[in-house]
This record gives sequence, structure tokens and C-alpha cells, in this order.
Amino acid sequence: MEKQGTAKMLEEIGVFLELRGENPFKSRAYYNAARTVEMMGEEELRRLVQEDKLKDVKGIGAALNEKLKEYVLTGELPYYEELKASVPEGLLEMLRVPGLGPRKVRALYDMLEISSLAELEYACRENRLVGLKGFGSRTQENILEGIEFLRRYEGQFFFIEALQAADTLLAELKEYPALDQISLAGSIRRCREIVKDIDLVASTDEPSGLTDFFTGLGRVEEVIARGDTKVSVLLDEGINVDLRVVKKEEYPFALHHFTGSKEHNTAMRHRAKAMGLKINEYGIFRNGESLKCSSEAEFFEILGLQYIQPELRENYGEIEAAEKGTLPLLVEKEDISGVFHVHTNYSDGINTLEEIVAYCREHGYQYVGITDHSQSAYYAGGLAESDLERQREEIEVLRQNYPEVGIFHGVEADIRSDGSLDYDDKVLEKLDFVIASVHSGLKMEREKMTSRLLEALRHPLVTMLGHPTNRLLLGRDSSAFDLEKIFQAALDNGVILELNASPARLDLDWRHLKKIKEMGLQVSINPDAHRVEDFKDTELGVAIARKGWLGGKDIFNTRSRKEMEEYLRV
DNA sequence: GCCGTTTTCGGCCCGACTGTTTTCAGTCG
Repeated sequence: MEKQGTAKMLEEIGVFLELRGENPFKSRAYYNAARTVEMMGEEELRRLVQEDKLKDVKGIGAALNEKLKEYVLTGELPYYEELKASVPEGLLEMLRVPGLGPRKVRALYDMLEISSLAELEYACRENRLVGLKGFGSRTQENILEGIEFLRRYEGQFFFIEALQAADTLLAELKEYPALDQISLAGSIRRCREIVKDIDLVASTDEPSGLTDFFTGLGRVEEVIARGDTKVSVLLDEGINVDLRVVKKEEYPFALHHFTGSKEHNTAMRHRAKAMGLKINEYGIFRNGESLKCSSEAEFFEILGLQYIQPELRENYGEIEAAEKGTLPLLVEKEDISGVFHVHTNYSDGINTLEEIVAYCREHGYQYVGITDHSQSAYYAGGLAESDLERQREEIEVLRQNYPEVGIFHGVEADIRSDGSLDYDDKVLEKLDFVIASVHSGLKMEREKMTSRLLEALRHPLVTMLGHPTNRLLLGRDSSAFDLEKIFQAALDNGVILELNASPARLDLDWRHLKKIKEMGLQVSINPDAHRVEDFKDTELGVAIARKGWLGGKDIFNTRSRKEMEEYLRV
């Protein structure tokens, strides 16, 4: 992944510059460039370099243009290497300590020659920080606690974990009598797949009462910071919560501000400024005079924009689209008609076929696509040909007994290392549909993995590509392959791409979805259910689809049962 | 390091909180 490597390098340059105490705006220029590169298509960076158009990209000036050209064409950048060599490696990990930024890290290095977390911890225990200018006993304690924190909680949570904790908390806070309004904000409201903390925004006439009420909740383990308008606490499950309390009239601005993203907010402030306005978390002002506004929707309206759904606020083009009035109508969970990718107890699922079908009838799913693992998936109890036959017979019976639910019989066929599927065609032909997925050889070399997937996509009986990148959030990187080629091949061969909605996968990544939509590809939001409770993960997939700008028409399984039967020729 | 129909130099988004200070720097979001 050339662009990812490039983005990471630019990011690191920004950090190194900060650690060296250079012009902070110079660092920012590198951070901005890192983001710009990250947002490019897989081959776009190289193409721009080859066509010498990189310098036309906003945020890339003469210096960055030269450096990027050099890096892309030669694979090396001496500037980066020299910078990296000039900064001790351990300073980077020291930056991860909460409360330690580049200036303090630099000071510790200059004055005490501390250049690693271990040395830092030792110095704190030896009480050596106390005498330093700008440091005190409190700082030293906080640093020790920060190091402890880093060890205890890596500080990252799946969206669903944080969401559940946040919903519970929200319900508790709504008990406070003098509460006016309260909402989730931050990365959870934006439906990021990984979140670091829970952000809440509330309005009330009794701020100190609310903050007392909040810090007094049983699940609050520690109060980290406490002021008039902001309280930070650590919950017993190890997640941080920031609560912002504002006045009633400030609520829309605070909600917008603390929903972010930071990049979206920055762009919005630039826009406001260009219109002769100033915005902050307390209001919107013209010549120092506050403008009336009672909701987020109105706030966007004042700035000449369509309402931008929170999921879209990543500064990935949503402001420009909102200006033109071309924001998409996003898919809703109610649009989902049925689900594919469901495992039964024939392989590694918990529930019987009948339990699953009964669940679907009870919960209003028009259809369900059953897919157990294929024969070579020993670890998951993959189905032999005879098992598939037996399953088909049982499905026939269930179709009679549950006419309200369309039951499609499929399989999740392993893509072997040569790209062939895990059953003969004559076995696959008897099925209603086929999901092809990679489960082994995930770290295959990029070219080989690309050919392997291309081979599978060309197979005429493949309906969908399952969990396309094979990533596990917080656990395993995506497999390496040429995404653009794979997307194009899926389009050419009429293959649906899965958006696997399992909380640990959420694969495809939302960052790819906008592009997929533009290409005209269809995405199926699949729970990859191993028990009926997993069906609700589909909602998580809907959240990610929305974040990727997808509407109902972009989603395969918003089709009605009849449309689906026609498509699958059942 | 980037950017520009007021600018090719002088800006660059804004504010809260903490801990260190006696008015502010650093960090965070």
C-alpha cells in the first residue's frame, strides 16, 4: 500500500518536526498532506506524480511536491531518514502518555536525557522531574499514572462496545431533573469503527448540579478533570468519558463542535470566516454579535449548507456537497429487507436452521441467505457435499412450513490459494448463491493475492465477495492486494461486495465505500451471524454504509424478496 | 510548509483545563 506508507511517513515527519521544536505550522502542513494522500485512490498518488500534477493539489506546495516525487519515484526520502535519525526512537512512545506533548517530551530529553518510556518511569520514581522548569510533583504523578494507563488499557474500543457503554450512561444522565438536552457527540456520533472515548454534550441551567450528578454515578471510577463546563472521567470498564455542559442557547453549537471531526470543524471555521462569520462551540457571530440559531440544521443553513449527517462529518467532501445540495440520501436500517451470510449449527453457528428461520419470521426479515463454511474449513466444521445435500432437504421442508420467509441456500466457499473455490462447480450449481471468502493465506504477497481474488471474482457462480480485506479491527491488518483492480473486476463480473457487519471486521472500510458507489457497485450488508443475536450487527453495517455515503439503492439487500428471487433466479 | 481578487509576506481555527506560575505554556480535542 504505497499511499498508506507515504501518508504514515508524512505524519511522522510532522511529529519529528514538533519534537525538534520547529515551526508548528510546518508540522501542520505535513499532517495535512498526510491526510490528503490518505484520501487518494490507491494508484492516484503515483499517477499524479507521473503526470506532474501533484503540485496542483491543495495543500501540496513546491517543497512537498519535490519530496513526494522523490519518494514515489525512488522509494526513498533522505530528508525523512535524516529527520528520523535526529530524534531518538523512544520519544515517540513517550508522546503516547496522556498529558505529554512534544514540548514536554523534548524538555525531558534535553534536560534529563530521557528517551524512552522505561527511562521516564524510572525518573519519575526517582523523583527527578520535580525540580525541572515547567514540571512539578503533580505532573510527575500524572505521568506515572499515564504510563500505567497505557499499559492497562490500550485505549481503543470497538464502536459497538463504546456505543453500548455510552447508551447506558446517557440513560442514567437523563434522570437528572434539571437537564435540558443531552446527546452523544464525538467519534461515536460519527460512527467511527474504533473510538477512544465517549463524548457527551448537555445543556442545563444547573451545570454544577449536573456535573456532580455525573461524577457521582456508580460506574465512574475516577474523575480525571473537572471544570465548570467540562468533566472527564474514567468508567470502571476502562473507557474515558468527556461531558461538556453548556447553556441552552449554546447547545446546537456545542453539539456540532464536539461531534467534530476536528477536520470537519476546521473546514467549517474556514468557511464561516470567508463569509465574514466566526464560529466556536458557543455560537455563531457576525462582527461580535451572536446570531440566533436553535438547532444544528439551522446552523448549517446559516452557513449556506444542507444538513450534514454526523456520520459524514469527516471533511471528505461533505461540505462541498452540502453547498451544492448534492448530499446523498443515506440508507436507513428500516431499508434492509433481508440478510445474507448466516451460519448454522451445520458448521460453526449456534442455532439450528429452524431457529434462524423462525427468528426471521418474528423480526420481519423477508428473506435469509444461509451460508455455512465449505469443506476445507476444518476449523469451522466446514460442510462436505453430503452435508450440503442434507441441508438442502431441510431447507425444502422449512420453505413449506415458513412461507413468509424466503430462504436462500448458499455457502461461504473458501477461496483457495490459487483462487479456485472449495467445491466443484456441479456442487455450487445446486445452490441459490455463493459467497466467496479468503480464510487462509491472509498474508500472501500482494501480486499473488490480487490474482487469487481476481480468479475468484471471474468464477461465474460467485455472487458475493465476503469480508474483502480480511482485516480484524485492533487485531489484524488488511490483506495486501490491488483494491482498484478488485473493485473493477467485481463490477465487470457482476459480483456484489460484502460489507461484513461483524463488530470486529466492518470490512469493507467506509473509506472505500464512496468510491465503490461512484463505480456503480452494489454492497451487501451482511451480519456474518453465528447466532441469531448477531442479526442486529446488521445495524452496525448500516451505520458504516451511511458513513461511506451509501443510499438504499447502493445496498443489495434492500431489495424485496421478489426482486431478490428474480435476481438469484430462484 | 502553504496560501493569496485586499496579500508573494505574514498570516495560519479556537477555547478549556491543568499545573505551573504570579500571568502563562503546554496539552487536548
